[in-house]
Amino acid sequence: MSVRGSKVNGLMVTIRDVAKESGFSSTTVSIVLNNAPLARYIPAVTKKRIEKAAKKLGYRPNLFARSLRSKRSHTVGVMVFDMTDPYCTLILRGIENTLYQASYLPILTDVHNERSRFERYLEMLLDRRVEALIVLANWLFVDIDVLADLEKSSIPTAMIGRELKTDTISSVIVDNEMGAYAAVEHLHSLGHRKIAFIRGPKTLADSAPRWKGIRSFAKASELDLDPRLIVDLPESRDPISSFEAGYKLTEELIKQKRPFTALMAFDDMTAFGAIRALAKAGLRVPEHCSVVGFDDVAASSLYTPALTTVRQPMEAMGAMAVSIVVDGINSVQEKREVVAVHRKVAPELAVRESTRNLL
Amino acid sequence: MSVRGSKVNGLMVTIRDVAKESGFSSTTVSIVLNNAPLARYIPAVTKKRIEKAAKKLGYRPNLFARSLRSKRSHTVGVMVFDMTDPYCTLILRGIENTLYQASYLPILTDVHNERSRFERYLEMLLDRRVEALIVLANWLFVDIDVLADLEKSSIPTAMIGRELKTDTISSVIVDNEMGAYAAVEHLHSLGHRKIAFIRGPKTLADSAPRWKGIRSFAKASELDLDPRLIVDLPESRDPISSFEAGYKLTEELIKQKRPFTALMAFDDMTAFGAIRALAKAGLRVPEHCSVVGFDDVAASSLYTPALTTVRQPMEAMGAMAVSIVVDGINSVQEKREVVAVHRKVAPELAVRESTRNLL
DNA sequence: CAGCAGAGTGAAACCACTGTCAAGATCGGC
DNA sequence: GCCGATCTTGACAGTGGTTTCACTCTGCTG
Repeated sequence: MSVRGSKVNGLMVTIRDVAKESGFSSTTVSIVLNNAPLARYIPAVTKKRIEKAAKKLGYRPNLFARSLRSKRSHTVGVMVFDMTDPYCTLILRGIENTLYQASYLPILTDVHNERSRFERYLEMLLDRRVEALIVLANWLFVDIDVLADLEKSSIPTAMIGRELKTDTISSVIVDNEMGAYAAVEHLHSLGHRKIAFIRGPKTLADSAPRWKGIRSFAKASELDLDPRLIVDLPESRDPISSFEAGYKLTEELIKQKRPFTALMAFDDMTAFGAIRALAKAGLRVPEHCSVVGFDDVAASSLYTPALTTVRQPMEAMGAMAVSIVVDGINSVQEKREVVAVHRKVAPELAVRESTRNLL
Repeated sequence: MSVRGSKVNGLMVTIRDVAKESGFSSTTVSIVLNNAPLARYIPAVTKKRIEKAAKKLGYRPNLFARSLRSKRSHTVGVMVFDMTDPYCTLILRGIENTLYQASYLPILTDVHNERSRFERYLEMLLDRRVEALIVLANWLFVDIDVLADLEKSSIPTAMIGRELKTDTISSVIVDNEMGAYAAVEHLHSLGHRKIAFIRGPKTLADSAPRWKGIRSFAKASELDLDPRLIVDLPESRDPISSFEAGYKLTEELIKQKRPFTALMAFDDMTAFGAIRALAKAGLRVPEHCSVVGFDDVAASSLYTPALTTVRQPMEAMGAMAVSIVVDGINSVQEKREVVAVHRKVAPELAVRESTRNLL
C-alpha cells in the first residue's frame, strides 16, 4: 500500500516538492498528474519520472487549493427532513452509492423538520460550495419559502418525495395514485368488500394522490367506500407518531362495531399501529383482518406477519436523484442550460403475509 | 432575510469587494469580520462601516481560500460499515446533532462492509482534510489492517461499537456483558428456567461479552444453561441475515422438542426472526414463549408484540463519539497531545410485551 | 524636544494549485 | 543554413482568504 500521507516532518508534500524531486517545474507536474490536455506533448519519459517522484513522496494534491482554483468541490449536499424516519434509510443508501460511483462525496444534514435548522444548514452547504443539492422531503409540510430558498441557491437541486412543477428544481416521486390503486385492487381481488381506510394527514402531499387512487379503483369496480370506515391521520411532524395514530384510529374503528375485513393504512408505520390495535382487540392478522401498508420500509418484511405493502423503489429513487443532479452539474460545467426533470416512478405491490383471501 | 449569495453578475463577492466598498483594506476587513485579536485596536466606527458594507454586498467568505490558509476544514468524516443496519440510524442522528452544535459538517460514507471501499473512502476523506473520523463499526469483523489504516491517518478518531485498547483510537461501546446479564436476569425473575439462547457469531466482537454476561448470571443464580438450547448465528456480513438465521435456528430449536419457555436472541433482528418462527409453529409470544432481544432498534417498540430488549443509548453514544473527537480536534489545535479515551456505557432494559411471567 | 509606546491601518507574502503564454529546442523541408 | 511547424517546458498570474510586518500618527514621558 502506498505510504499514505507520508509527510516530511509533519508537513504535507506539495506539488513543488514533487517538482523538485523530479527535476521539472510544478507546471509540468500539474499537467502530467492531471493528465491535462497539454499532457499529450509531454514525452513518456518525463511522465514516468514525475509519476515516480510523486509516488515516492506520497504526494496528494491539496484539495483546498485545487478547489479554490477550479471552483469545484466535488461535494453534494444532502438534506433530510428527519433521518429517523425509516423511509430515509434506503434512499440514503441509493444516494450514497450512486454518488460514490460518480466520485462525489455527500455532506449529510438532518433538518429535524425545523425551519431554522433548514436555513442554517442550507447556508452552510452553500458556503461550502456543494455542487448540487438533494432534498429528501419525507413527511413534510414544504412551505413555499423552503422552495424559494432552494431556488435562490441556483445549483442543481433534486427533491425526493414531493411532487413539484417548478422548472428549477427536479423531483423524484413514487406514483402514489398507482400504488394505492394496486393495493385496494389487491384487497378487492382477495374478496374484501368492507375495507377500512386510514388516510394520510391532509397537509401531507402524498395523501391526496393515494386517496385518489383508491377512489378511482372504487369507481372502476363499484367498490363501496363506507365513510364511517374512513379516518384521517392527524397532522404531525413526526413520522413515528403515525404508529400511535394508526393504533388509536384503529381502536376507534373497532369500537365502532362497524365490521371490516381489511384495512388499508396510509403507510407502513400506520399499518404497524393498526396491527397492534387489532391484536389488542383479539383480532389476528390476516386471519381476522387483512392489513396493507405503503412504502415497504425495512421493518415490513421482518414483521410478524410480514406486511403486504406497496413498495417504493427507494434505492432506485435515491440513485435517480443523484443522476439528475450529476447531469445538472455537467450541464453547468459545460455552460449548457440546466433543465429540471420530474420523475414519477412506479411502485410495486409486495404481497406478503398480512393479507389473505376472505374465506 | 439576507440576500443570500447576492452576486454581481454571477461572480461571488470577495473580501476585496468589501474592502473597496467600505474604504478599508482587505486586511482590516478580515480582522474585523473574524473578530481576530487585532480587532481590539479597531475603533467601533470602522467596524460598523465594514460590517455594513459586508452585509450590503452579501459577502460570504470563500471557505476554500480560508481552509487553504488555515488548514482547517470544519468537517468530520463519518464511516459506517452498513447504513441499512437499523442500528445505525439513531447513532447517526446523535452524531449529526452534536456535530451541528459544534458547527462541524459530517461527510457520510458507507463502506458496505467492503475493504476496497473502506480504503477508497478513507483516502477521499483524508484528501479532504476532515479534522476527525468517526467510525461506526456495526456488524463487522474489523481486521487489524483497518485499524492500522486508521491509526496512520493521525487525526482524532473514534470508533463506535467496537472495544479497543489502542491509545490512538478512541472507542465508545455499550456494556454488552451488563446488558446480557440484565436480560437473563429479567427472564429469570419472571420464572423462566428453560431458556434458549441464540448467540452471536463468534467473529463478532459483541458475541463473547454478551455470552459472558449470561454465564455470569447463570452462575450467580444457579440457572442451568442447557447446551442443547444454545445455538450460534452463522458468520455473515449482512445484518438483515440475522433475521433469517434467527428464524432458521428457532425452527430447529422447536423441532428438537426440547421445551423452552423463553428465548434470548443475540439482537433484535434475530429476535424478530425467532418470533416469526415461533408464530409459524403456532407458538404465541409472549403467551407460549417469552422473547428478549438486544439493541432496541426503532422497529422493536413498533413490533407486535412490542419487543422486550436491551436498549443501547445510541443517540448518546453518537454524541459521545463526537464530543471525544471534537476534544481531540481542540487538542490538536492547541498542540496538546491527543489521548484516546474509551467509554463503555450502560445499557438499559426496556421491558415491553414480548416477555411475561411464566404462569 | 527627543524618544517611545501603542493605536490604527495597509502592502505584501503566503497557502497549494492550475492555466495561460511565451520562449527555447528540435525537426523537416528547401 | 534558414524558416516555419511542432514539441517541451517553465515563469507568472490568479484563485480568496489570513497574517506578518511595517508604517504612520497620537499622546505621553523624561
